[in-house]
Amino acid sequence: MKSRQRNTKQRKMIVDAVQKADLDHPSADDIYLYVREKDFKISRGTVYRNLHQLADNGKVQHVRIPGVDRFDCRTDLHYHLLCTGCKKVSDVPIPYQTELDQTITQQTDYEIVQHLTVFEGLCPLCRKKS
Amino acid sequence: MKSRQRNTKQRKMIVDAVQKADLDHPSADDIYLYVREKDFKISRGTVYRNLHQLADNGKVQHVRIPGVDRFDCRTDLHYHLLCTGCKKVSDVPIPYQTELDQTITQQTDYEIVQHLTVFEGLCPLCRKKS
DNA sequence: ATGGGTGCAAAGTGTTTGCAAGTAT
DNA sequence: ATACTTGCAAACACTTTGCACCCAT
Repeated sequence: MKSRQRNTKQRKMIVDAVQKADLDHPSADDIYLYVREKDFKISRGTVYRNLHQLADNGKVQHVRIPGVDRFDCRTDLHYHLLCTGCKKVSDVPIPYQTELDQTITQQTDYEIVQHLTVFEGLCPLCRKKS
Repeated sequence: MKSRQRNTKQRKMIVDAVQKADLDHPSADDIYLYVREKDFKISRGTVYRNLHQLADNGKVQHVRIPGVDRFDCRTDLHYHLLCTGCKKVSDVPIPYQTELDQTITQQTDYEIVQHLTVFEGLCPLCRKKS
């Protein structure tokens, strides 16, 4: 009954795109547009389906950011920084606080799995413009 | 040139709805459905427009949660808890860490305005079911 | 060969918006 | 009277999905 995932060229291109340094925290559509330069036949459906499958398998991280969701080749939990001007997303240089999840699990009747934190502000470029 | 906002009955009903205890962290659509019981002519556009205006004026808080956005009558910054099963949103009983914003402002070249944190896990009811 | 994967297009969600008519001030 | 608001419907942005064909194994 074992079903295996296949190695399609589309999937490979999508993984590559997420890992591309210049596509920093790309959205699904960023990835679609990027991959489409190599394969003009690829469809958005394929990109979305693969991104979710890759996220389920821990190959990429699905980063939920207000506005549009992003995808990250870093798969460890970490915090993000969103520029409210240009919508650029960056990583935050402080470690994930695992103990917070324990604290909240103890203080509530929930079983916390994780938390997500997004810092919002203006990046240097956008600050200069405003 | 001063333009004032008017007190329409629609706006009043929408504020009331956000403050209703039984509508806990309602989405725009929850509010629309609730208000529509009193005024079957009200439109979704009116609800969205008013919610944004009220949020801009600090009368309600716009809470961005993965999935659908919610609205909160508590206007102070605080963290939220999302049940990944039933999607219920609750407040988290730990204070907002203002100092984190300062820390990140110092450690990055951004000017941080705020951060949002959402804890995810299963509520007692959903845990029982699974 | 066979079952996972693809492209396509349609449909689904949640939200925004242009406009003419309505209404609070 | 003025200009903010409304209801309506169309438009939007993003994402999901049904289906017939395709292709990695």
